[in-house]
Amino acid sequence: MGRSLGSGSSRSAWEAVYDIVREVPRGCVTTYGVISKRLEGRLSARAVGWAMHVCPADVPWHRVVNASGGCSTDRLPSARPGLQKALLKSEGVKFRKNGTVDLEQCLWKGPG
DNA sequence: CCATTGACGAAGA
DNA sequence: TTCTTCGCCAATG
Repeated sequence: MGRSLGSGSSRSAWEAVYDIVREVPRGCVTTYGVISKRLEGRLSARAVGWAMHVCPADVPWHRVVNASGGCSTDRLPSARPGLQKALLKSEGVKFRKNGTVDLEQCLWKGPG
């Protein structure tokens, strides 16, 4: 199906990123660094973040936070402040007093 | 081809 | 504990 991105060469490596994010269950979150490690270093955390800003609509981008559990999208002018946090809260994700996600509780450790 | 930027991460001061 | 610096990969001008 139409997965044409124009770049042609070996598709976008981000597809692997999207696949991982799509596997994150509701009420859990993951981080850019974790995704990068899942890709065996094929993409750095920075590249993962880059991929996320061009991710399709079927990707639960709100379940991806930074290593500190902070919602990086809050600093995006194109994103609504507090939107990601609201979505995560709606899914049952716990937040700490400082406003960051409780990774100890909600960080998705993968299928295994 | 070179310089800059970006939804990051870890280490050092 | 907070702020700064470097490294990382990909995209854009």
